[in-house]
Amino acid sequence: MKRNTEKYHQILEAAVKVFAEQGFNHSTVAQVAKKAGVADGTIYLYFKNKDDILIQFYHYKTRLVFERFRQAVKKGRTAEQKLLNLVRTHLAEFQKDINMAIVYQAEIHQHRRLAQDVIKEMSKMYREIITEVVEIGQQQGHIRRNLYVGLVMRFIIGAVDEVINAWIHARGSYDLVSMADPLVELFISGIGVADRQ
Amino acid sequence: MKRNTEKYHQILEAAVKVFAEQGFNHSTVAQVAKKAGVADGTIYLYFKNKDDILIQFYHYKTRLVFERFRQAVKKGRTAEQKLLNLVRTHLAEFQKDINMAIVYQAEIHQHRRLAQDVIKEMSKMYREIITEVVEIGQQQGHIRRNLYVGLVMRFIIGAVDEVINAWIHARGSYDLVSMADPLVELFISGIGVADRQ
Amino acid sequence: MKRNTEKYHQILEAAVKVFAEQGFNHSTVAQVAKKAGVADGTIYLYFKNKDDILIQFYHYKTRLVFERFRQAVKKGRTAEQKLLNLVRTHLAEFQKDINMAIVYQAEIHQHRRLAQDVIKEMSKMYREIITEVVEIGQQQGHIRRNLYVGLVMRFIIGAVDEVINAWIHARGSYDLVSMADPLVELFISGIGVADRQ
Amino acid sequence: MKRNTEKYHQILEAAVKVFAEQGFNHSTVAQVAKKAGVADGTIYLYFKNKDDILIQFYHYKTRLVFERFRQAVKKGRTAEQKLLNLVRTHLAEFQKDINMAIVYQAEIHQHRRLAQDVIKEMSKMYREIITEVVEIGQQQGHIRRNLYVGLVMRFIIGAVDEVINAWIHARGSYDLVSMADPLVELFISGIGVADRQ
DNA sequence: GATGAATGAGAATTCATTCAT
DNA sequence: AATGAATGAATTCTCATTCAT
Repeated sequence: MKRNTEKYHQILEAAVKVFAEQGFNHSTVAQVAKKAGVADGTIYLYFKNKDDILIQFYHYKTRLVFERFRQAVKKGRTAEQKLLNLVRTHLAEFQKDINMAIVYQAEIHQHRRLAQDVIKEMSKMYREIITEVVEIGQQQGHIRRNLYVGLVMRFIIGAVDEVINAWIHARGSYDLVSMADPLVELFISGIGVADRQ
Repeated sequence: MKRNTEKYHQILEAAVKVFAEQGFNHSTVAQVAKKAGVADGTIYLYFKNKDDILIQFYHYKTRLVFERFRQAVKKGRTAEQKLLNLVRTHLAEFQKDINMAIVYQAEIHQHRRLAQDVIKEMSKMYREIITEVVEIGQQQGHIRRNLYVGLVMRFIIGAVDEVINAWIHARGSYDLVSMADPLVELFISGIGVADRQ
Repeated sequence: MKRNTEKYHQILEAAVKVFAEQGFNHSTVAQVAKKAGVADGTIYLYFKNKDDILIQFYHYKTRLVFERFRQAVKKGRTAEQKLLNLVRTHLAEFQKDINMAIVYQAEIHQHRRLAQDVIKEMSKMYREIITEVVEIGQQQGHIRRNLYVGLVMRFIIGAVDEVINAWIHARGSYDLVSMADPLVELFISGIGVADRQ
Repeated sequence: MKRNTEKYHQILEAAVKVFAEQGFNHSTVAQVAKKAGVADGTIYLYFKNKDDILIQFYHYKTRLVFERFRQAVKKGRTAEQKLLNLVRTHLAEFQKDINMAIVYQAEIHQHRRLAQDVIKEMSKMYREIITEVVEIGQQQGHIRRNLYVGLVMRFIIGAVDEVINAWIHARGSYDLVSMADPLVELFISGIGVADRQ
């Protein structure tokens, strides 16, 4: 079960393409093998089973992406800048590779065990970042104090996910990253008028 | 292909339970039949095939739920009340039957064609409602004018969906509807301080 | 198991159409019932099972047709006229109803037990007729004496059947009966020159 | 979909036996697999589906047999000798393997598409050969000039087929090839007396 | 390590037949 | 007699996984 070899990544990339095209359930190991240019049996030298391909992909991608998220947040100074960097990076990472986006958003969610993991990990990381952003914002006087961070996190993840989903269903026909700024603006100001109270 | 008979609903209900427990892909028609107390073949008197069960469920539930959404919105006077009624009803409908919630949120999305439909229909209905709410709110002076309704819609749907997902993954262990008010408060005011600019 | 009622014949006719269109094996009892305008279950009041429909059709048709063959033969005076009448009638009967022809020629033959019967009955009747024709012809001095009637019978049945098959496969696009005279001419004179020896 | 491997022929042979015994429709893929000594799934490595087994068999056998027919005809000098060689070879080939004969004569004909093909190919080949035989015979002065080759072909194919069918239904209990000479004699001289005109 | 032929468990679906109404 | 909903046995076909080479 060698990982991080060339063939391992070759299979992973092929798998993402195949899964994105046909959906995980309708993809066969043979199709992945063919796309990767290896024999069917070879898959099993690198992955425990078909599910494991999705799981590996998820962990690999998550690690990669989350690290970038953290760095993006670090670069922001104010809470708003941090949040903006986070959302921009999130959208940019998914815009980079629509197949990856499809598999991440759609295919992984059908996978019971994996979906749990995704939500947990995504939540965990987002919670960390959002917690930090909110705290800093509160210290800097830009973020309200009476917030339930758990809900804020859902609120942000949910909106970002949905924006990505809409973009996927539009087959990536517009610039996803350009949604970041207006979206963050909504997160911060809401849809109400500022002096509404 | 008789619909709206007693047996039709009997099978539909059994299917939702089975799909919620095991996931659509890991459920067999035989299991649904058994749970419904009918013979395997009987399923095919009411549904074209296994997929059709999910499709029928989706259309049936969507029609039902959307009508309730519309009525809830109608009852609100101000934009905020309308929005609140929408979100409360949405969460309440899903809280009522966690199996339905699971199938609706998770299983349907793995179905390529159906997922498209869900997103389209959900978007269409939400767009109608949100457009109305936003317009009324703008007339009443409670909602900002510089908003892109398409994005607002994603923002709201996304957040609500994610809140439901989180509740599902917590196995319905808390009161979902109680999330409605703080969520709407976030939609309207955002996380920023009101006089931030 | 009432036979010779109106509904019995109604079902038989519907069955022949359905079997001719789709083949016996790919036809369903439900299709026959629908075409006959009766309920599925009704079929079983008149026929033991699906096979029995084919069997009944065969016996019914055979009785009918063979009687006509015999009469046609009776009307001929010389052996040649008798043979001509037989072949003309045979081709005419099948030309009358191509669906019947299809079922008789193609569908019945796939039915092991029935095929046996068909061949036996057809042989028996043809043998009777051909024997008669040959004997009369020999008495009249028009038919050779050194003939093996069994083979002559095969020779004639085979050729007639094949001519019908060709016509069926051409979708009845030409006049089948016009084949009778040249065919009988071949039976009598063969393809060789008369004084060849 | 490897063809011409050992296993391919192994399955084909098993299939012919099973189909001959039980008929194509009443045979199951599992039975064929068992008889061939392979797993059910293995069938599908060599054949697209159950139908394809029959189709492959037909094409394989037809190619083989037709080649032999052509060679047999080539060896004859006079038209009569050519015809005799053709019929002898035809009967001999089918006598060699009664299972093959059964499947070829009976099972293939129930298969709509295949039946069409069989008749077309058989006709085409027979037409070629018979056309040649008739032309040569006419040049040599042994075959009449006023013949419609299409009908002569049907006449011969039909008779030969029927002779084979009768033999099959008699379970191969007599020598089929011995029918060739009297049959050809009938083709050439007919049943009439030579000086009848 | 790599292959890919072979496996066989598993599932969807069909449809002849029954039988309560 | 007629109906047609319900049955469930039967069968095809798929495909993840294994293992001899």
